[in-house]
Amino acid sequence: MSTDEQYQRLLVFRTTLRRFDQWSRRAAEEHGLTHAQHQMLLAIRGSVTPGGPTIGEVADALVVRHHTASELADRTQQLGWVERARSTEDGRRVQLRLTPSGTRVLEELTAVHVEELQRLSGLLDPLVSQP
Amino acid sequence: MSTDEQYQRLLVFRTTLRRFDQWSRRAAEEHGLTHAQHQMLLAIRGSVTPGGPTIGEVADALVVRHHTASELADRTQQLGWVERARSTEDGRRVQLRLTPSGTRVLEELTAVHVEELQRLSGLLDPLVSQP
DNA sequence: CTCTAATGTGTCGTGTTCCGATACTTTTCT
DNA sequence: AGAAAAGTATCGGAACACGACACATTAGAG
Repeated sequence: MSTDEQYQRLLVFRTTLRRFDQWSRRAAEEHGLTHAQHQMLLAIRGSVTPGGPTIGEVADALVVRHHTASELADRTQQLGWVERARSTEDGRRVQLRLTPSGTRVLEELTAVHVEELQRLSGLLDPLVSQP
Repeated sequence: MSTDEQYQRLLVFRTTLRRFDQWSRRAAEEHGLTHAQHQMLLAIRGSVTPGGPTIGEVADALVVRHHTASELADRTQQLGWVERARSTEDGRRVQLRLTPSGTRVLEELTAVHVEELQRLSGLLDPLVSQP
């Protein structure tokens, strides 16, 4: 493959991911959340830790520093999507849980995302499988 | 598949993409560019437009508004990676080209990215192919 | 047991990036 | 020729992530 094609492939791959991301941002905002808030809800819902993930665990999943996750939790909590609970076993830890409305809005967002991801899969498949 | 698993899958998918993105940002910064600047170089190099892509074309590839691309071009140009050239055929258009040093740094970044993307491919493949 | 180090979370100020609104230049169309 | 459209640029503002720092709690060395 020529070098030009290599660059073109890379660009298409990135642009495809960006379009998905942009679509996802819009979907979140149409439901009244920012992208980061949506991702925090998903990080909580997708965690397997009993009682909910800690701030640090969410930070890992979001690939941000812990204090960024803490700030994000502030804003998301203020909107009523999540709640904090200090761990009873380890007083340093703070566990996050979805509120009923948080659970509901994430359900709605997830429904449309599963659909869109099927479409993305079709686009990404030839890009990631080939060199 | 249980709903819990669905959420877990979604989370893993996103986190995988975020980790790649974060890795890529670091790589760019180690070469003295921001993530956005790196992506602009790639958008220019990966374009098939003779004489280089216009501001608008780059904006499309980066999935940002055109004035964002214009601002980004300012900063990237100031660092000497790209150059502007007013189109001779249409005086409204501004075409972007890589400078020699821009070409070189993108080459270096691309080399490590091709490697990393092979690794990502292995992670993404089971995620995008399965429901 | 106590005191220090390590761990987990939170606060503050800063920088980057993106956007909307707006303006300017050039081209197109009638 | 003149109005509308297209392409680019400027300016002010908002979200978010970070580093540096501070605080509380737990773990471990002695």
